[in-house]
Amino acid sequence: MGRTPCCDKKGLKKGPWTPEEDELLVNYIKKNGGHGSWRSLPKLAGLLRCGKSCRLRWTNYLRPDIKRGPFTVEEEKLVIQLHGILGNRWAAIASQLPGRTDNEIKNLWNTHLKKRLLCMGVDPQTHEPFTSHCPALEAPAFPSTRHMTQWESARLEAEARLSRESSLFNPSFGKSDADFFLRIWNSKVGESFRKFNATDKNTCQSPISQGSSSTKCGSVSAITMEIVPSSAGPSTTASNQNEDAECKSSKSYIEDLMAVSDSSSSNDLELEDSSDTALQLLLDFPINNDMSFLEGNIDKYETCTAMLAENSYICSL
DNA sequence: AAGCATGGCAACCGCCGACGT
DNA sequence: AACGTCGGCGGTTGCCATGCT
Repeated sequence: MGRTPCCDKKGLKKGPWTPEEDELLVNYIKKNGGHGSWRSLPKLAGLLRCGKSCRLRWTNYLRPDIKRGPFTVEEEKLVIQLHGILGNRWAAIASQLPGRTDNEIKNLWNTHLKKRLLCMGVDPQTHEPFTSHCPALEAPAFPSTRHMTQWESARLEAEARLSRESSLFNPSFGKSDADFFLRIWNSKVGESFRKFNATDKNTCQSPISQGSSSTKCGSVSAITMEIVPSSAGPSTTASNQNEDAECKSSKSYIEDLMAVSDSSSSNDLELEDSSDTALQLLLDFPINNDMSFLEGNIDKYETCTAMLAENSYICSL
């Protein structure tokens, strides 16, 4: 029963690839117009490797469309945003960054972005602010975390909203919210969203808001966090004064979301309407919030690390 | 200059879903 | 239906380069 055994691992080479091996693999794939069966490839190409090793080498290193060089700020932002939605689904995240491999993104996350979020007082796994697990990163030292809690509430609401919308948008689509998000992300709707996010977020002129009956721009702007650098110290007077207004904004944001939900569920939705709604959801989606706070705090990383060391705080991850 | 610590990254390992027999 | 492989994926490891003492 079943197929014949994959490959006899005895005598197969492991470890780093030599230039000669790379050449053999590349030449074989070029010559045959593709890799074909990975299982039979090593033998046909004259390699003493298992098919799995060949596949990994090709997809992570030798593929001609691999983008070399450091990640741009935009790419890093995108990785953080997508990780917030998709979690550790590196392949799914990589599919949104042309030329980048899942391994590369995974390494980027584990070596850079995770630390950066930790420094920001954000749990890199849940993207939620830390609570009592890490005293050094609690609200007093990081006033921004209070804002982020409010922000997170709105985000969760929007995720729930997305989930509900998914069944209206495409009833046959029964996968996760994350998958639904990717579908929108890759659609023209998502394209519009990204363009708006990149160019028009400051002017509040979303392509759809201009034509729709009710704009969510106001609430989006209102809820946008003001990230205070950690060096600003414990909660400032200004942030206290703004707290009420921010809470109200959060409330109105959620009310807006619910209003959209009610209207959409009570009407007969045509595809175009759903697309508009989907775009609006993307515009409302809290990842739309400017991630520049990360840039602004990159420089704070070393300071933060020093502070943590100085206070002998140990964060349990 | 030597030894040690740290960070970055390529590669391996093990698991899982899809699919062939 | 059961078994086994393939291909893909995420987690982890180990090597190497660099910086620090």
